[in-house]
Amino acid sequence: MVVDELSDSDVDRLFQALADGTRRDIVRRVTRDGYSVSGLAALYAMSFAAVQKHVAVLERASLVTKEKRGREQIVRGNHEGLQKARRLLDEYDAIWRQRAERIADILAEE
Amino acid sequence: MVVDELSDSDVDRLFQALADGTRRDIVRRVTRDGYSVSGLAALYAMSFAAVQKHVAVLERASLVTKEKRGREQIVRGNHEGLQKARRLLDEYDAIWRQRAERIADILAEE
DNA sequence: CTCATCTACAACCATTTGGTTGTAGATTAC
DNA sequence: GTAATCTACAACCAAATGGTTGTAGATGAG
Repeated sequence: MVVDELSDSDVDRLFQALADGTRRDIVRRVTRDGYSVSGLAALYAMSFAAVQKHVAVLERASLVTKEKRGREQIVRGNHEGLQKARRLLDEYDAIWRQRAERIADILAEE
Repeated sequence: MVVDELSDSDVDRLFQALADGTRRDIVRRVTRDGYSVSGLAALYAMSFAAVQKHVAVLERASLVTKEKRGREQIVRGNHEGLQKARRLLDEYDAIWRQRAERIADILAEE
């Protein structure tokens, strides 16, 4: 059961989204507690629109979800997105371990 | 013993480097086997200089190392860089688990 | 109803990014 | 020594990125 198909550009979006300090900070905050977009905007020395864009980038990367709450939009961390990123890095680690094994085998056979 | 101090821009570089399919492919390949820069360049439908730039991005992100071998430069995967990326994502996961715990506590106390 | 607040989005701008071609310096092959 | 190969790097270009201001539509408060 493959529920985990990430296209190449999905992965691009994921890591791209994580490649900015403000966005990483937003992820940390909204994982602990939900924030409205303007609640977030109040935290950073940049315009509301800039923060809004950052949230949009995180949302497209599935690192965050938005939920309408009256006239506000509550931003929350999305664990799925994070898990996907972690599993991707685990794959690279697996390649590394395969390599280490292969080397160990070569050393063992002589 | 903190050996793991990553500046904010180090983290930017790490995730930025991973946010490109060609670069991720290079990481996979050079983790299995060392490749010269021109050996890598032969694999992709782009110029040598373009691949060279990708390798440079990966090197600055500590995801890859280069070792001079005659007139060639052998590119190899750097496990440290990968581990740092993985640990970073683990931190976000830890925040998530703290939140889950907190919620469980709140539910338990009533 | 009216006003303030929250959000979305367009238009614009400077910088970065991912690609190109071209030039030049080392090293190896003949 | 000369020619071929490998690498580095500069200059250039189009597109994406991270920021801005401004406008407009919903929703809540008085």
